[in-house]
Amino acid sequence: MPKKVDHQARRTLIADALMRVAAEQGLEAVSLRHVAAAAGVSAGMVQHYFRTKDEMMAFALAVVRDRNQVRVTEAIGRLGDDPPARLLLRTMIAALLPLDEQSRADGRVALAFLAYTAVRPAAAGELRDDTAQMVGFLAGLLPGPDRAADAAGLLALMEGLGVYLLGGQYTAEQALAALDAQLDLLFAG
Amino acid sequence: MPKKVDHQARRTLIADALMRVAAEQGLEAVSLRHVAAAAGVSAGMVQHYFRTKDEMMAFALAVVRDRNQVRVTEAIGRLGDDPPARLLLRTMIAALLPLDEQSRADGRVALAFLAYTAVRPAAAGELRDDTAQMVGFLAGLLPGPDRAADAAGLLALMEGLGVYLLGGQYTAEQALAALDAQLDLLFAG
DNA sequence: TCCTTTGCAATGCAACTGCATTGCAAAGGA
DNA sequence: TCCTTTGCAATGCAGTTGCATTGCAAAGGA
Repeated sequence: MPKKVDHQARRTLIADALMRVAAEQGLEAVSLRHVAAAAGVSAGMVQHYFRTKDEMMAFALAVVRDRNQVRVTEAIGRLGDDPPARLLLRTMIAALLPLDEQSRADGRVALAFLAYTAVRPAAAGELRDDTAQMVGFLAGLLPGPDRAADAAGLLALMEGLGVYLLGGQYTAEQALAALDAQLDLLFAG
Repeated sequence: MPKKVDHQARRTLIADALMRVAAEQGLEAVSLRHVAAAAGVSAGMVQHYFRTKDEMMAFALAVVRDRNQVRVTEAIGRLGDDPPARLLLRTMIAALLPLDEQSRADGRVALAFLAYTAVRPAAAGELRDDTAQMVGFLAGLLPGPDRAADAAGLLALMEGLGVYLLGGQYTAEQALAALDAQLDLLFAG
């Protein structure tokens, strides 16, 4: 077995380049040659690691999901043991909002993929799972009689805040104020 | 002055075709020839009415905004005079959710434009105005001490519900349940 | 040592892109 | 009647796209 190369590493290297291109110029600017140039490799190498463009896109989508997963996990980890429910909720949701430049870039890519999957339902399955899982988790932390609907609403609020943050409609302060107001409402009883 | 033709009508005809293409295959499938074919006209004619593709995109974006504006106005119009605030809010927001097939198609286009403008900040100005106007209007209808933040949150919730409806994460029933639960919270006091 | 497997670069190709250009028919005004 | 303006179709062009193909160097196992 010749020339051992870390396949996974190469693929993530390329996917990172893809995300840089997509964050700056949108998914429609993502082409084999463009991504290759951004990654500083040859177009042939991209083809070597992804047989088709769709395969590359799917991999990049998985990376986006992964990053969000990591963000949430780390944010929770930074809290001590047994944090109060409200703080835990705020931390998780804030971790998913595009508040700094890095998460804004990721958010732009995620938004592009949302539009992308809205037209290719085949690729949307995993996003659906993520959402359902989050709703379930949030519901477990909420008080009140209407946990399921409240949790679905809270997650939708997060998504909307993210969209408006990316679009420049809301500032970070506005978004966080809206989040806190929402938590005030949910924990009022 | 020869051959009188309704310019505006031709342009909306073409923009409608563009939206059909974008709703089915995404904005990246929108090309002069593709749109022309969908409109049943020649590519030359599209060029005649839109000097550049960007001009055509801008026009289509304006059509999307317009349709939403009309939806809200009509929904409000269907209510009698002086409807209670909560009903008015629910009606307005529900009118903006992609609940039937037509508004789903429009929603897919709108979502594509959100991603599009997130990368081309120049084209996002009007969207920003729309949002600000909506927040102001919603705030005027809400009770409670935190109207601005509550209104921003409510609008974000609407946007997020829209995104999840398009992505198949939420059913229409779930989305409406979340909306009603939110209104329950806001009008609890 | 040979030889197979792998990693990668280069090239080619047909299809497509946005846009400029050209040509022409029809509709009026002069 | 002529002639200018307009609406539109057709063609051409340079650039880009995804992908297939080809060639070759390096790395090990036999």
